[in-house]
This record gives sequence, structure tokens and C-alpha cells, in this order.
Amino acid sequence: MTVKAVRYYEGQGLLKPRRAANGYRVYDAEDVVIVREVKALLSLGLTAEQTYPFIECLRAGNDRADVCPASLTAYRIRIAEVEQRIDELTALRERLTGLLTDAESWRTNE
Amino acid sequence: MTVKAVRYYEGQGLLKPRRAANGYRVYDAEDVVIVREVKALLSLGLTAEQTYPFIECLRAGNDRADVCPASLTAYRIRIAEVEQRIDELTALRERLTGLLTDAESWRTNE
DNA sequence: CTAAACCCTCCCCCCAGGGTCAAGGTCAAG
DNA sequence: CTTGACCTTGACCCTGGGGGGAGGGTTTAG
Repeated sequence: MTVKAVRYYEGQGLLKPRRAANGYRVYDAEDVVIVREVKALLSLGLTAEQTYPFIECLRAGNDRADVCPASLTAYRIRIAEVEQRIDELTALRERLTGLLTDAESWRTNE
Repeated sequence: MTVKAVRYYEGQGLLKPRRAANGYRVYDAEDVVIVREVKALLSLGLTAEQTYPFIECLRAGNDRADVCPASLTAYRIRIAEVEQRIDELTALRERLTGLLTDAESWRTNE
């Protein structure tokens, strides 16, 4: 992890580390778990905002962040988003290949 | 088209409209063609920078922006990008559905 | 003459941070 | 005690394709 990422999470309200007397941030074990969880979720394409239910699930005392109903809902929303994006990109590929072959044939015939 | 979009294209160096005496932008017929072309290409997911070859092709006197070799290359690059993205999203969907079913079964068993 | 409807430039916002900076704290060796 | 190396802090600008709005000039219809 980079310092930037952790501080960005804090700016998003996902972390609230204690401050030492000299102003340095102090992270406890829970913070470490949260950072790892957020990083994993962001790599799945969720937005920082969409990670909230998972973190609440952890803070509620669960070992896993994804056993709460809200987390399952967040998973399903993300899956639907991914599938819609795949459909869009598939249609886009069709359009592009069509344009390419069209332009190619136009070149050879002209 | 919105004013914002056209001025953004100008900021990217894709358009260079004349200025009237009062400072207003004056667009000629070629500008209109370019704006339409850029908009179409951006809707295909190309970046503003990637539209350069198409515009040069138009300015070179071609009726179509995609008959120049550089345009065909740009199409092929974009197709490859789209295919790679589809592969990534497909793998991501696998991961997400795996996580979802895992979390669901964990809930029912615990 | 005036009000509406244009146009202009300039600035802040999105998202998940990355890069760079000056200022200041901490800790070891000398 | 001081120096140097390393750490942290907040603050600023950058990404792409614009959206939204402020504040001001211009043009046109009534």
C-alpha cells in the first residue's frame, strides 16, 4: 500500500486513525483489516462509496466483510454492472469490426 | 452538441475556429464535419488524442476520415483494447460470482 | 431603450489516487 | 549537542471528457 491510498481512504471516511501526540496517524489492527478489505474491493471495481456496507459489516464484529446482506447486495449490483459493461463492449466491438472491414474494403475498391 | 464539448475539442487542438471581430468563434463547414467525426469516435471509446489521425485524414482532403492507413491502425488498436477489456471483465465476473456464492453458502451454513 | 438571449473567459467538480514540495518530527552516530 | 538520514504531515497540481456556474460583454427583438 502507498501512503496516498491509505490517506485517500481516510478522506473518504473509511478510516479514522487515532493521532499520536506528534500528529502522526496511529493505525490499529482493525484499520489494517479494513485497508486490506477496501483494496480488495476496489480491485473488483467497486467505488470507495460502495465499500461502506462491507466495512460496516466488519465493524459490526463479523470476521468476514461479505457475510452481511448489504454486502451480498453490493456484490450483486457490481455483477450486474460488469455484465452490462460486457454487453456494451461486445456491441462496441461489433461496431468497430464493422467499421474496420468497411473502411478496408472501401480502400481496396477505390 | 454542447458548447462545452466543442470548446473542449478546441482545447485539445482538434479545432481551430476563426475569431470574429468581437471575439466570437466562427466555425466553417469543415469544422462541423470534424466535430461530428470526433463525437462519433469518442462514442466508440477512443480518446481525444486517438482521433488525430482521423482528422488529419479529413484535412488531407478525404471524404471519409477512416480511409487512411493511420485510421485503420487506430481502429485495430481500439478493437484490441476493447477485447482486452472484455477479457478482464469476464474474469472479474467469474471472481465476483465466486465470491457471492461463497459468501451466500457461508451465511446459510453458519 | 430595455430585456432576453447569446457569447466570452475563468474556476471548481467528478474518481482513485500519483507526484512533488516545504516544513517539521525522530533517531542513530559522532 | 549537532549533524545527517529517514520519517511524517498538509498542500498543491495532474489525469479524461466534459458539466455547472459566476461574472461580464454583445447582439437582437420588441
